[in-house]
Amino acid sequence: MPELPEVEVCRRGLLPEVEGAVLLGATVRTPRLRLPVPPDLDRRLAGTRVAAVNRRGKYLLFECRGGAGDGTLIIHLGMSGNLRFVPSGTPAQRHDHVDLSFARQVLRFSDPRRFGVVLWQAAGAPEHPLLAVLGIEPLSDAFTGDWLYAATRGRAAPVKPLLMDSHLVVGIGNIYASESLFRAGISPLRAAGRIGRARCEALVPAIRQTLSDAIAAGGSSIRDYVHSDGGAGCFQVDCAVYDRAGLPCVRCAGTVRQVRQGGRSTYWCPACQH
DNA sequence: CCGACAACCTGTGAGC
DNA sequence: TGCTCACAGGTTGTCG
Repeated sequence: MPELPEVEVCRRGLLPEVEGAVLLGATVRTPRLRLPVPPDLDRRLAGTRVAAVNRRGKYLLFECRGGAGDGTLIIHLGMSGNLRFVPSGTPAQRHDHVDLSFARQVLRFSDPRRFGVVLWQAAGAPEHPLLAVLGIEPLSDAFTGDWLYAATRGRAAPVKPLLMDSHLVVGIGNIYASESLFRAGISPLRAAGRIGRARCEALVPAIRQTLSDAIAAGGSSIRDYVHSDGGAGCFQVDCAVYDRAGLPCVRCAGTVRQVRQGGRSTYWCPACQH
């Protein structure tokens, strides 16, 4: 899936088409995603106007006003999800699970692995449990070296899987965790609690820069990711270590290595990262 | 509380 | 060609 940059690129692509537009309704073909799609989604959305499209971590939040009542349409793309516009009446393919119908076009949610999520949150209700547990936004001003230093004290877990823990900090997925640590010169195997203050001060901008660069590049596109307008991203070619096991390090004469952490592949250069 | 792991799904590529 | 296996961008729940 989309990590934070891809979701942000998607959001920005959506914005000009969707903001201020009125939703005619929703067609749910597959109610069984990671969580059940609300059976009354069509009734909730019909007649609402999309006042804004926001992002929290990897969740897209469509702020809907009017209709049967204000609320937020929550969409997560999971591992393999995408959103794109198709002309009204376009036949649905195998993994096209939900259509959001506008007057001039349809925004179609497609997700082969069905790890994604489409939910409705009525205005005034307590924050959705999925959102309530989310950690800090890595592109916010609150994400500082001081914060990271304090947040990692006493943590024995390796820093790489910890960076991917959305309860701590949101949006950093498997690709950008490896890339950020390479940029900061920190070994993914190092216990998070044993990273000193100065290196935390270095890691924060490394993460921020990695994510910002990816957003600027238009997001990555490995396999499933598609821009909201159907175009493919292009950050993938710029990966320094991710998916480069056995290849030469871009910075030194060393060789990129691969290891498994928490069931996920990690890539790093043992010569550059300690 | 913390950390490791299985589970949820389908598609793809490698190897036999 | 066709089978099996490992693995893929995420997150939750469970267990020790």
